[in-house]
Amino acid sequence: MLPNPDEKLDPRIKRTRSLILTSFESLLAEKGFESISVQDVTDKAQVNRATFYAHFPDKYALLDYSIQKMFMAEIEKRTLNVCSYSEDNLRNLILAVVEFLSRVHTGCAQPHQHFESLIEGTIKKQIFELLSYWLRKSKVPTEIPVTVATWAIYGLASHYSHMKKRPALETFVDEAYPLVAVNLEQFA
Amino acid sequence: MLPNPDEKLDPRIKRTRSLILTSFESLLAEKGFESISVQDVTDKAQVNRATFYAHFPDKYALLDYSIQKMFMAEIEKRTLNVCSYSEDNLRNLILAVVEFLSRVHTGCAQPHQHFESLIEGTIKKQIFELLSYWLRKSKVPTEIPVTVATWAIYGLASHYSHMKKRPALETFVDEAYPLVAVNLEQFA
DNA sequence: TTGAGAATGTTGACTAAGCAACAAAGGAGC
DNA sequence: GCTCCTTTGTTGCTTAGTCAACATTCTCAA
Repeated sequence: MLPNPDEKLDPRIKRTRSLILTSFESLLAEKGFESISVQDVTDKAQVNRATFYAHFPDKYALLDYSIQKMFMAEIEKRTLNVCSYSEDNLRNLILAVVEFLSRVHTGCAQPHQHFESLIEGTIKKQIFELLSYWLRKSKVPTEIPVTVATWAIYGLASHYSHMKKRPALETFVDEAYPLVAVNLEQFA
Repeated sequence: MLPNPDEKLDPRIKRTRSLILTSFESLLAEKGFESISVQDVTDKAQVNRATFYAHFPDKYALLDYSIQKMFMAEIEKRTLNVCSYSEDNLRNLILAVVEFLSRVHTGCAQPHQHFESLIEGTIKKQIFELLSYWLRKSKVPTEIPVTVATWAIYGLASHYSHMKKRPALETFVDEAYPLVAVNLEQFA
């Protein structure tokens, strides 16, 4: 997809960001996002508090960045970032989103509604960009169908991860993805 | 013993030193000391080569520093750094030196004679300081007996770790430590 | 309601780390 | 001998990180 943004940055920048990120993610596993202070993060990262603010405007920006990185890792693991639209890729994308959301819910000590709405936008933006990239060869604008598909995919994943009695993941996805595919296939 | 020197140093300094140290120790486990270049160390540590020279004159100084840290860890693990002379502590010290030397021999991909002579001085200096500390209450100078004991202890450890068919460690030490104790006990 | 303590951002002066370029010394091969 | 290449230290300039101090907002209990 897009070229990796971690090319030839100053090593100190890469190191500091990764220290902050690691610290944040481990804190997220042990307590709720709201109860994490910038001080907590920098203490554990062994980085000065002022340095944090040189990299992120506030802890919400850090959350964004963190979600972005984690989601992108999920996508890259399945090599969905270097391909084009196909039914199979779409199916895998939905699987990826579901698994990612589930992991966030179990891994982070806070499945609260507010938290989820914080990450929702970030994830949808990534899905939107990925789908646009998949349809980059299209002769006509894809904004509308990609928007529809993006929301549908996120909605499916969110729905699944909140279900009391979940069906098998494969079953669920097999049933759902054709409904999304029908809106996209004509642009591939 | 002496107050830890890692009190309130600039965090960047602590971080850099620890990165260099970790990198060096892992390289030492995979290849011989002589074949490790400063470049190798800084590459793995993700630190600039010039930064290395701001901390250490050369790789021999790094080896010293590394041996010092590792040996001190062995001593602190047994709390031998916060006590005074006793037969039992002496026995434990000998055990510590033997185990340390053995670990260096197995852990470092280079049991060469030259390498051992590089670390010998560093270790003996630590033993000397520790024994002096143990006898700090003595009314008379302890330099001579401590010197004798230091060399004897290191010699025993070196001998043991080079033996073809080693006796049980406990047996060996039980037999050996009285010979050292006899020179020290009168100063305790 | 108020007041004490904690968390947030921000600033400016200082210090460490990065970088590129250099001279010099060593090694391996021809 | 000679070259080519690697490693070693060193240097001056740039950039990132640290620190202490400050004003501001938040929170929560007295």
